[in-house]
Formats: sequence, C-alpha cells, structure tokens
Amino acid sequence: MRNGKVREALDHESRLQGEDHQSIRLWLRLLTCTNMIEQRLRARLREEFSITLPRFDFMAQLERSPKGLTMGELSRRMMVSGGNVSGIANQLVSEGLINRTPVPDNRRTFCVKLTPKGRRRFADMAIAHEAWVVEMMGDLSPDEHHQIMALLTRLKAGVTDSES
Amino acid sequence: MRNGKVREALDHESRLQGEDHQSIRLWLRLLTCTNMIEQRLRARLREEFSITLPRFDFMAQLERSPKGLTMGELSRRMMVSGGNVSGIANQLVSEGLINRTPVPDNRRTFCVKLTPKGRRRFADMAIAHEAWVVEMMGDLSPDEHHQIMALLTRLKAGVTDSES
DNA sequence: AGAAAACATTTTATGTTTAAAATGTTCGCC
DNA sequence: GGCGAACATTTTAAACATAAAATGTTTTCT
Repeated sequence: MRNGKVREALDHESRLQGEDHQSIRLWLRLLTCTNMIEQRLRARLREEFSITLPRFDFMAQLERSPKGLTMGELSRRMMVSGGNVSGIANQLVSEGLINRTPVPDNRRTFCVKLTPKGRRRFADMAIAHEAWVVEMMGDLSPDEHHQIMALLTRLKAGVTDSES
Repeated sequence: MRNGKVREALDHESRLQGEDHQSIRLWLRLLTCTNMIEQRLRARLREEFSITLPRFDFMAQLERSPKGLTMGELSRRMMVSGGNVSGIANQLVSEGLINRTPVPDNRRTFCVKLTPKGRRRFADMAIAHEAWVVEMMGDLSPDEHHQIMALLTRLKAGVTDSES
C-alpha cells in the first residue's frame, strides 16, 4: 500500500508531519464539530422540551415520511441498531406520540406513524431546534454553506465507496 | 380547522425552501458523515482488535501526551463526563494497558499513563486505524482536505461563540 | 490553627447503545 | 403441504454515558 507505514512505525515524530496524518486531523476535527453541536442540541432539548435527542430524531424521521416507516427502515435511516429503535418506539408509544399499525400483507413488520398529538408536539420542537441549528451555523456565509455541503457530499460518497 | 392545518402545512413547505433549512441540511449531512465513519471504525476495531472505540480514544489521548494526564484532563479532552473516564480507566488498568500513579504534590490527582504493553498494543492499532481513516478520506484531494479543514475551523469557532 | 470553599476523583443510580441471541413470520423449493 | 433459509423485530447482556452524591485533598480566609 504505502511505504509510509514502515517509516511511520519507526519514526513517530515524522508521522505528525506526514500527509496521512492530515486525514486523522480532519477526522478528529469533524468529530469535534459534530459532538459539540450534538451536545448543545441534546442539552437544549432536555431543558426546554424534556425530550432526548434520539427521541426527537425518531420523530423527525417520521415527520419526513408521513406515510409511516417500518422499524427496520427507521433503524437504517437513523443509523442506530434495531434494538435501539425498538426501545425508543416503546417510550413514544406509551406517551401517545406515535402508533404502530400492523401491515396487512406482512405480519412481521409494523408501520410506525406520528399521532396527531405527536405531530403537534414535534412541530413546536422543530421550530426551536431549527433556530438553534441556524444560530450555531450562523457564522458561515451562504457561500461557505454551499462549499462545505459539497465537500461533505464528496466525503460521504468516498466513505460509502470504501466499504467493500 | 382544516384551513389552519393547511396553512401550517404550506408554511412548513415554504420554510423548507428557505435559507434556514440549509442549515438543517448541512447539520444532518455533517451528522451522517460522522456517524458513518464512526460506525465503520467501531466495527473494525472490534473485529480486528476486540476493543471498543471509547477505549481506543482513551489510549490515543494518552499516546499524544507521553507524560501522562489526569482524569479531569482526559475527561475534558474526550468531551465525556468524569464518571465515564473513571469506568473506562478501570477496565484498561485491569487489562494492564494503563497505570495510575499518584502525583507527589497533589494527592487528589492521579497521573494516568500507557504501560509499555499498552504502548505496544496501541501502536499496532493506530497504524490500522490511520489506514482506515486515510482510506475513507481517500477521495478527497489535498486541496479539498485543506478547504474542508478550514471550513470546519470556522464552523467550530461559530459554534463556540454561540454559547452564551 | 481551624473552618469553609474549591477541587479531583470515584461511586451510585438511571438511562442509552450495541451486538448477539431469541422469537415469530415469510418465502422458495422440493 | 412442509422444510429450511431469509427476514423483521424484540429481548438480553455488557459496555458506555450522564448527573448527582460521596469521599478525600488542597487552598483560602480569618
């Protein structure tokens, strides 16, 4: 692959200057930004709406798919494990924010939807949530927005490709 | 009643086109990229080294600070709660990968360091980890690397500022 | 010196997340 | 029809995460 590997193992200092290391730094920066924003949103959702971020994300997915989604599809879109959505769904059902209706021709799957109450509740939260995100992104110009979006699109494609 | 709902729905639609919505889309894209990479790394670390990502991150912090770190400093750098690093440290100690030595002039604090075994173990993992990250970032040119890094730096600064 | 405030860490209780096993369902194939 | 593989979901066990209380240490103030 790269003859850098051998040299890196021998000389750790020089690795810090190397080109590979740039990828690590970029990854760490990406992680830091995401974590910062995520933690801020998590805290605010708890303070102002007494809801957790996973539950909010769950409802957001449903809002974007008014026809409802299966548990598996939710798991895939939220990029969390199946057991996880199962637990979140139970809580939201018990609060009356979503419902699970059986699908006629496939009894393995449920169709999960927001209830009217859930839709109302989500609408309130979504407005605040959006404002928080806009505030955090506020320093970026529309042009920068566009640039970073384009670059992340390229990154995402590259990551997807690299899974083999 | 129906009128109100229709208008709400329309307002929501138009909001989706607005500039604010771009911020949400950017945030979701950022989250998706980070999650994809994180999950890939988590899975590979488990498959190839039977280690979890938090434990790897813990060791990575120590490797970058050969003189050792206090628990509080680790907590800050890893952006997790104090109780959390305490638990991870216990496991790594029991595996003989790190040690906690008391600090002479302050008996409240421990100095946590990698053991020689821990350093060896981490070195192996780090090479593989770096290769995975480089592979995932591989599609980005050096120039794109630089651009996205600069933009994330701006984003990070903006997020930090927006905390009041 | 002695009390109180600040500090660093661990413990405890609660909740989240994951991987993997278990449960129940559908589909293909003979 | 019935067997077995594939599928969708839930359950379970272990790791992880947080907040808050508890413990022990240092510093500050009088």
